[in-house]
Amino acid sequence: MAQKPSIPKGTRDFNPTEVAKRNYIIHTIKAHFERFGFQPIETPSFENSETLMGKYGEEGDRLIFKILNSGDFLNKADAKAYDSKDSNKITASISEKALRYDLTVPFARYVVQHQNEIEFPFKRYQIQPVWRADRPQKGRFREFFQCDADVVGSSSLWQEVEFVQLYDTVFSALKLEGCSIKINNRKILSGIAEVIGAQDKLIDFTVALDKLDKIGEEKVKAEMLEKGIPQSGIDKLQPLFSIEGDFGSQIDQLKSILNTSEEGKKGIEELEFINNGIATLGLKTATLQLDVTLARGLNYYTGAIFEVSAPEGVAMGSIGGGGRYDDLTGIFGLKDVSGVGISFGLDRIALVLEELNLFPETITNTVKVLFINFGEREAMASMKAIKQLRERGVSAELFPDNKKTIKQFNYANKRNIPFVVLLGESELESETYTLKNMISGEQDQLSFEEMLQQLS
RNA sequence: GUGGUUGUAGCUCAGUUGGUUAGAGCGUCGGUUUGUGGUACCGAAGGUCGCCGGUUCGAGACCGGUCUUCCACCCCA
Repeated sequence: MAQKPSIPKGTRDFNPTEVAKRNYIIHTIKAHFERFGFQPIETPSFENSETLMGKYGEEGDRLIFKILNSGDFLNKADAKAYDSKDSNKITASISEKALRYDLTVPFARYVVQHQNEIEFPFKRYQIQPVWRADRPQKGRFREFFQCDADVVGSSSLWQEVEFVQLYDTVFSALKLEGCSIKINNRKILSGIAEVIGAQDKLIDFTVALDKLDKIGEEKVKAEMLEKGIPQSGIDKLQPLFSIEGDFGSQIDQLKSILNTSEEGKKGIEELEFINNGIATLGLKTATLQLDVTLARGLNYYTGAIFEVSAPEGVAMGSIGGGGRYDDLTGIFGLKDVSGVGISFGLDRIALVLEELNLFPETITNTVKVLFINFGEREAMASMKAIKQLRERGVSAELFPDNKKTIKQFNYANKRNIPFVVLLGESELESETYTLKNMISGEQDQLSFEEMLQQLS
């Protein structure tokens, strides 16, 4: 064999079993999305670069896969940027399209573009692959699926309550019990930044705070100091590092920190509303936890921020995330349309279910019955029976070649085909079918109707 | 993008301080006279040792580059 073919870094092939498992997750998510009233849309795998660039911050721009222009693109490239070998500057002149980086920004574009056809509030779901030029790790790929549900056109906090319910419902349906849905609020983060005099350093402040459980209090403080947050401000944060207790008592502690910030108080109100809703409605298997260090998607989230982590003991990054964005469509020219949404990370959920052995046994689709091939005359008779079985809803197939029986039986075994039919000379004479159960090893000589009954 | 790590048969892995024709298990294929498998016995095939270059009389092993894997940053699902 010559050079073995390969696929790009961070991409994967899926075999039939893997596809079956992924479909199981997708079908579960889809069923519940629809039960919650969301409708599907799909958008192109690539967008105009200007739709995506600048929407995810500097880091995001770096991770967007750019598509090279067709034709003689170098001839049309920015000569100055080309001569100076400035990769960043030349990109815009040689690439006008890019692979989508998530489903939220294309959705915002969709809403603005189709605003006159849409009935608001618009609840849409979207299950499609996205691409990121990231360095792969476990559970991190360059091509992966997101399953998003968003609502635009309503600023009601009932939506947030509903999304927490949706997370809980889907993970419970997948038997993935004990997930924690972490929640925070951008307004609280802004409020804290305001109180410590670091309004203009919100991102730096939250990025540092987000690392608290990873690198510890001292290193977080050091990073904040390094980013220019005054020591006096960091001192005011002290109660935050020791915040603990249940949702309610954490809220109380936040209230004392944020009592001078209007925005912070607003954030607390929102959290309380959501928590009260969930406390009354209840959750099946997940838990809702307040996590003031949670800082995600700050480039557009304005209210609630969600992140879901797998049950304790499973080493996997977040398996879902989301939040409220008051002005996402604003960047495409449509003001005052609030949106909120969540995402399920299909690939990571699949890894977690695999690790915890939570996929149902009966998930793989295989043909129900294989007819052994004994020669031309027998094959023709088999095909007639197979045709009738298929019409009656039974998946059936003929082994295409007249090979030794032992080979044909082996084939049935390897494909986990549960039944085999022997239709040979003697069966043809008596107009019967020998049906063998490959699991129990039992076999009977049956009429067509009897066989059909066994297989239905 | 930064630093580290990994790569030997389809799969899981051996392979001594550089030294003859690179091994095992499992799997695959063939046979044990084409009507009974998963679980018997016999046999066979399959490897440019990720790729390119270098050091050496000699490289799977040492050095450089590159690709890939996984990990830590960064960021994220």
